[in-house]
Amino acid sequence: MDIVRILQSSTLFSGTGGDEIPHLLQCLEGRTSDFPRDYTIIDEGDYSDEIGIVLSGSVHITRHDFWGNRSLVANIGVGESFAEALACTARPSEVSVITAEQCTILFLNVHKVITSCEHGCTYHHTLIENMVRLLSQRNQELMKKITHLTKRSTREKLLSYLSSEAQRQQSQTFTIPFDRQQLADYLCVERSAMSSELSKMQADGILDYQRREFTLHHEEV
Amino acid sequence: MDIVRILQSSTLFSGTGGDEIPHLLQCLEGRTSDFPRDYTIIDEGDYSDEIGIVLSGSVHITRHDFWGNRSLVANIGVGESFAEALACTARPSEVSVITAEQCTILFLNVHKVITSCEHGCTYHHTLIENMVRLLSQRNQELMKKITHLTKRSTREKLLSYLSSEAQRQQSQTFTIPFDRQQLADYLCVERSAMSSELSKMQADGILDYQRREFTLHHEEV
DNA sequence: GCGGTTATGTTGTTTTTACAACAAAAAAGG
DNA sequence: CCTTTTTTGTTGTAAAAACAACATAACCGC
Repeated sequence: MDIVRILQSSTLFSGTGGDEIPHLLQCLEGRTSDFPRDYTIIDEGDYSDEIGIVLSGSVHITRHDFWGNRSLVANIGVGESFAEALACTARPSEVSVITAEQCTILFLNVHKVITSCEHGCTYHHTLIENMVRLLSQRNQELMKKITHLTKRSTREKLLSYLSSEAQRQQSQTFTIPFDRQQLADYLCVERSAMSSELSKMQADGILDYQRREFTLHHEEV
Repeated sequence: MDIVRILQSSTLFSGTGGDEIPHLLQCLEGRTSDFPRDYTIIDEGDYSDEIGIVLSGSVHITRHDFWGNRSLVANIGVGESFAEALACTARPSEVSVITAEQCTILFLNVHKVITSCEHGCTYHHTLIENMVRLLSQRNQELMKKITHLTKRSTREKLLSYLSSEAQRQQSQTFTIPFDRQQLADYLCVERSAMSSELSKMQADGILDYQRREFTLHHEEV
């Protein structure tokens, strides 16, 4: 695992020199941990002042309500980060962070990112600007998620999500990071109704799929 | 209108001295504009590198899809800001910003906020930290909005929204910033179904309401 | 106050979704 | 390879939401 390469492709460290990264990690009190599958890294109500960056594996951001209704807010893959907003606000977490598979996570002290450091790291100001961009991007992603949720029917939600995923992966054929139950939790619909809607959509020639691999045809609305 | 007092209570300027604000405004290329009701300040697809702060009135953040389905993402009141993420990402806007009533808006150049300035403004670093906090807060608000949307039934969505509003306004009795159609657009449900659900909830003794004024009773789930 | 306009509430019908139960297919683990 | 477990798909029924149409109430300009 090439940590430096992963970090250079991350939003937070973009524009920093590869040489500088080990020094920055030290300055930001970086530490890595390994977690097994289905491990709760952050629970609802927890406090944290560390941001997490996924070095291997992937994690899910989830919520649970009184009646055990689970909802999946987001999927975070390699090179992506989580808990930025949590670490910056000193408020209890609204969500849980749970590993979707075996993971290696890098934790960084957010306060060290935000405040200028006394060691005069060259790239410190770059980090702060990146932090602003990172939060802005996360913001727009949440907005996009809201776009899917505001769709009134299961079919529209599926099309909204799948077409945004096709766009993100720059291909009509793409793989989603969710199984059916997780996809239903993500779109806030009922799994079996969604399954049946998917097969109708396939019958209508809108798309093809096989497990996690989907192909959108051009007729989509 | 006491601009300095409004700004001091805003997240972006918190911790800055009142004396310094006029100087900062100049440094950030601040400009104010007045808008009539129902005026589109930012349209979907627009670019902007200015953040807006509401000095009087209020604005709505909205989206429209192909079939004219309107959805209301948020309401922004006096002292609150909008377009932070838009201004920070150089990407086209996912949403529109439309005045809900007659408004005065202060616009600030985001790049001047983020990059250190050559005039050596004392509070410049405070501003950058505030910007990070502001984006984090906006983030958590979007998360809260998602919480409402993930509720499966109209009744649950109403309770989720109304109880969060009661908490925010620190009172069992409170006024919402939406009329019925806007509330339906905000919660992504159908207006008349929502109206009828509200009257059922009133019959069940869960709440009382009269137009925009609601009272939640303690039995709420 | 009066007519026009908009906002809100009500009701019945159609459509969609949630739920439950189960069948089939795939994956996991010896 | 075979068994067990998990995932996915299917179907019928009950519940809920969307829709449409209308009644009533509040608001606005004159």
